[in-house]
Amino acid sequence: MPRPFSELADLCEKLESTTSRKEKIKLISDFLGKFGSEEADEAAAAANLLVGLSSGVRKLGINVGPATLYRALRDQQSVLSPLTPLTISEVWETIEKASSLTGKGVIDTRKALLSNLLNRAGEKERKWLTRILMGEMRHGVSVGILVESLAKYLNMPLEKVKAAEMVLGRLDTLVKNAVKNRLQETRLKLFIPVKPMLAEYAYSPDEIFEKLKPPIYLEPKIDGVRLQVHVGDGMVKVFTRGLKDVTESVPDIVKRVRQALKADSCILDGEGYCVDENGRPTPFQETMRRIGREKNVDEALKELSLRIKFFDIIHLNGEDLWQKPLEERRRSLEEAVAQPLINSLTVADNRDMVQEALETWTSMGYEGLMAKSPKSPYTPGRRGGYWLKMKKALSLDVVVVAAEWGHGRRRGWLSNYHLAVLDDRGGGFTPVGKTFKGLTDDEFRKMTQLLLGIAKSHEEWGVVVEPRIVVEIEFNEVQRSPTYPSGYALRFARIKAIRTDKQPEEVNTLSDIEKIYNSQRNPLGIQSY
DNA sequence: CGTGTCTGCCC
DNA sequence: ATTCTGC
DNA sequence: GCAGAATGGGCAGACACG
Repeated sequence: MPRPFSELADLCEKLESTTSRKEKIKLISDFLGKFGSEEADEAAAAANLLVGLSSGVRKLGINVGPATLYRALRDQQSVLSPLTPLTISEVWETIEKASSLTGKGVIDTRKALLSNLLNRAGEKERKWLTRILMGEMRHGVSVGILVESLAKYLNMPLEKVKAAEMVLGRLDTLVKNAVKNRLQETRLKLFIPVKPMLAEYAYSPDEIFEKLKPPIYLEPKIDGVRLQVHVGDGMVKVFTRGLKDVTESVPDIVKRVRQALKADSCILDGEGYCVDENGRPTPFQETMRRIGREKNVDEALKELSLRIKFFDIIHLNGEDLWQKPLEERRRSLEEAVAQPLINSLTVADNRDMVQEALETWTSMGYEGLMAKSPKSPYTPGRRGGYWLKMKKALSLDVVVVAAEWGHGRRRGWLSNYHLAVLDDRGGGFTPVGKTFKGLTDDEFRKMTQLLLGIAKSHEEWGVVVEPRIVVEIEFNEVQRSPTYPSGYALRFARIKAIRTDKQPEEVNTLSDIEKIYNSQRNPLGIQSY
């Protein structure tokens, strides 16, 4: 018997109203207990809906974004009492259906499908349906809590369930298997991608040595796209960090992997990037033009060639390696592929070596470095603190020329700032990006007052202000911009300081930006094969 | 057929 | 992606 | 230490619209 969607909505209400982690886990495990083993599919659907669509359950998008959803909501009739109650399966299947449609008129059809769901939902159901579609659940349940709930429900050690989740990568499959009571499978499967291991931030060599014990592995960090390559049965497949299969977009990588391969089967982890005609790595934007391309790949291939450097291996010739220490995996990596496709590695036992490596590598055009513990396992989808990333950062003084009203917890504050530099050619100030990062809540409040005091005009979205407030910005790269008239935009801009001591005339200029852009073309270059 | 909007997915 | 906040 | 919230630039592709 299909379960009513209202049961899920009730669960969400309860989850939202408690902040206790334990309580949430109990609520979810009790909820799972209602499903018989023949209802495993519906339990899996419930899990997908429960953690929300943007939380990484469903890597394929649903092709419904805010615009479509707002239109569907606008079409709402007044609240009618639903004739036939929505079921969990039905909601999930409708979402699947709406997402899989293609062709002329789909946008209207999708909207109609959603309107229908929303119309038949009671008030509570509608609230949660909307949140599901918006991808904003705000009930404090993510994969971690669901995994703990499953452990409680199954009465199994948490570690076992965690291992299963890491390897399966998909929450719905995990729940389905759990409800069918067969959760012993923790072996990797070729051509089923697992979530890549993630890194935490480090801001100094000191911090690296606080968190990791020497010897520490250091690797140069390429500014490209994370790629997981599966090899077996003469087949090669390539997946992105979000587990999207991009094999068809990257025939050049497939070819190079085949050439360098020394093993029958393996799963490799690395970074893909483009090189120009001279073999020099291109800016990240160029790499994206290849990774994102599905049409006319052959044409793009002539212009931009993709390369890959591997830094890890989690499966080799039938054996899973992810629980083995990194030092061992590095040896396996050398057994699996030829040297030119392996990212370089140095071992550091003091802080100076870290600083030196950072400087050398960034001057060569790398994004920064990765510091890793040689003893650490590969923890799919986890940060875990075994890997640290350290990037070079640049900084500039810019002036705030406009600000947008915030939403949610930032309602009532001007929290997103338009940043401009002096246009030393055209005159005045020209925007090079926006930021909402770096200020504390208190500073947002103060900034809001300051900006309202110098407002030139009030718009629906915020205010345009006199260019008076100077902020110091940290960022990682100057990008070419097709949207800003200046032609440039700052990547990952965040506010480091409010410079009350500086005048707007003292901020950096467009020429400064251009200089940085030109200097980013790496002088020494990365060795690419 | 060209342009604009929306979405997903990279970072 | 990056940052801050709250549990 | 984890989860969540708020929101950045930019690319390709699919449709809508004129």
